[in-house]
Amino acid sequence: MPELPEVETVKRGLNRLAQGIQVRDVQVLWPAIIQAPAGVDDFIQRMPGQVLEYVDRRGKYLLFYWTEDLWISHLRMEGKYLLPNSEEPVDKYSHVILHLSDGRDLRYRDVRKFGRIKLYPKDQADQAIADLNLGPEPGDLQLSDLASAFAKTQRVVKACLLDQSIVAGLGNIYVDEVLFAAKIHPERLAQSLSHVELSRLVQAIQQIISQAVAKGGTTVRTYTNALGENGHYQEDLKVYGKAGQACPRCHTPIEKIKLAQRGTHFCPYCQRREVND
DNA sequence: GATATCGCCTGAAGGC
DNA sequence: TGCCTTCAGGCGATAT
Repeated sequence: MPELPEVETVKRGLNRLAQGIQVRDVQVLWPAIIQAPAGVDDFIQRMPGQVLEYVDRRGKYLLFYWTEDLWISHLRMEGKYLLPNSEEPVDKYSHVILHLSDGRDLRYRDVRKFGRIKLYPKDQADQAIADLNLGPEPGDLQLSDLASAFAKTQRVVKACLLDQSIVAGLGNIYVDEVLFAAKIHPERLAQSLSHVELSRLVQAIQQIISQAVAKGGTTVRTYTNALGENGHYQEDLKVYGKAGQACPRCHTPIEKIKLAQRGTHFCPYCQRREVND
């Protein structure tokens, strides 16, 4: 499932493969992918003729800067962008198709139809991005950001790290990995973390996200980047998807519980319920 | 206002 | 083999 490192990899692939593409016409095969403020008809009318200037990223969102408009695109679970030749058959999972002037298509493909694309006129871009209400990127995260957010909530630390308004870009896989690296139990109340634990947490977030970006993200289930290539960070996962296997630090079996409505993996020995400085 | 839960979706996997 | 149920999960909407 695309989290920050996977979305960053998609962004880089699109900038390499799709910068300068011009839209000829548009097909929307599953209207729910296109979300307000633009309706589907408006979307189909506005896109022809537009040229893709570049693609940026904020948290898990892709930002497509077209000549006139901005797309804010979220891949959710399994969304991906592909650039096949227009003659290639369209499979049943391709829901938004831009026919391009160079004979290719830009296709949004999403088995589960969870992803969303929003279109805004460029003069509304800054406000639209601000309205996403995202916290700092991991690379910009300060200990004080977490300390102040955690101090005013009764939630457990796992739920807080999944909250995109506290830190942008983490999803279920990386939150489990980060908490393992920082030796923090996912059910700890966020406000109970010590200064030392917060410091380890910030360090773990930054280190793991930057390593995962360097490896092109994590491929579990069906994620591939815009080139259809796999990421390689799954080889470095320590706890996610490892229930019952030995902890790489202490060999205690990794446990799996349900927390914040997510499958949650942790080592019950390394990640204690009490403060661990 | 803060927090928890539901619904969206479909394919894979497991049980019978 | 075939049918049914459960699971995976990000986020907006809705409920508490």
